[in-house]
Amino acid sequence: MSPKTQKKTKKQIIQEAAVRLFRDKGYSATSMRDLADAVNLKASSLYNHISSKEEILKDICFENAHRFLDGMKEVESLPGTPAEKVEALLRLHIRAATGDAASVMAFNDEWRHLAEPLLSEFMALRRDYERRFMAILKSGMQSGQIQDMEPVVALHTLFSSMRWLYDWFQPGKKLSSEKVEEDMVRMVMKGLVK
Amino acid sequence: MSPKTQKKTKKQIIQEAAVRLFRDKGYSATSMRDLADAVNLKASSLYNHISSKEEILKDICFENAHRFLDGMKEVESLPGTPAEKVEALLRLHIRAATGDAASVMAFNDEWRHLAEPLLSEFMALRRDYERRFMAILKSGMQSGQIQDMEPVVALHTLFSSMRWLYDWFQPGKKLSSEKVEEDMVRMVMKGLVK
DNA sequence: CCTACCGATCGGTAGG
DNA sequence: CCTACCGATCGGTAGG
Repeated sequence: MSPKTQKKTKKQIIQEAAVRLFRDKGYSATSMRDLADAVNLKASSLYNHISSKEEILKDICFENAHRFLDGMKEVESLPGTPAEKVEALLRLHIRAATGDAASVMAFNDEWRHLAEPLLSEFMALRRDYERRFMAILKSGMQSGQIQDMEPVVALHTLFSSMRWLYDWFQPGKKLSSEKVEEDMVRMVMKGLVK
Repeated sequence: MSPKTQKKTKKQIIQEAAVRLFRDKGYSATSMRDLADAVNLKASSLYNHISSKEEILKDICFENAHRFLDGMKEVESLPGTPAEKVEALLRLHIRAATGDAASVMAFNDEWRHLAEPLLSEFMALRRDYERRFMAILKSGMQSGQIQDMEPVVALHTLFSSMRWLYDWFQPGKKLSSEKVEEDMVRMVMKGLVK
């Protein structure tokens, strides 16, 4: 182990290359040969580090699911109005999308390629997260702080609104992630028109 | 030709089945055998109606690109403030996504599988549309009607916010498309909080 | 519209 | 970590 930086395992290197390929070409269109080329191995050698193509996708999907669920737990335990909680979660989503774009994109767009029983397990985590997010929205509507509308419409519109970040945003290039975060939070919370 | 309904050509039937499969499994994961099964043909027989898998994707992508460009042209020619034009375009996007979900999804998510030179041609149309949409946003910012922010952030957040509709919305099931449209327009234009 | 088939490529294994 | 290879499946063609 290097004193300065944690040494990456070959498995981590493979996962990071996979995540980039999944973003660029999609999970199905990425072959194990593509992945092997990206890490200078032969396809068969990948299997010394990972057990299958699906395992890589599974790891991406579940790591991100737990990242968001951990964030939710923290927000729930904090004091604050529903609108403040929604803003905190919004910032969590934005930071994940700008800071770890490829991974969050694979998590968002490629989970449907999971096979059972992983697919059901993943969808259960997702539903749990959505249910808890919606509970916050509903309580904000009841207290009159959040606009009265279909909670499910608010939830999905909010989630969706960040989905351009990971196939567009290039950190440090022209726009800072701080400026993007501030503009997006303002637009989602206060709207496009004055 | 039937007197009541325009008879669908086999090509149209194939395209509609393809669009549904691309939505459910993605373009890459959809095989010509899958598509053949969906229309009760053998894979080889598809080629009497279409020339390649990519041709189907090309038709979806370019039909939708022109649909949105036609809408843009109409909105540009209409009188109205920038905010009113943005709202009209927003409604165009929402109606396309709820009314023709599978096609709009393929258009939005699968175009990257086009090969050159189609890919560049498609991206040029997309860039033209985005440029014209951004011009409306900018003029609204200059007149003070639209919140001052990075136009590119506003543009992409707005586009993105509708992307859940086509993998979620089921017309007539619980939520009407009219209610969804009203809630979404209000949320995007006026924000989540009161 | 089908049967029969093409070469290429897929994810993955055997064996060293 | 490689070479060699597996059966399955891919998009697509030939020929009728």
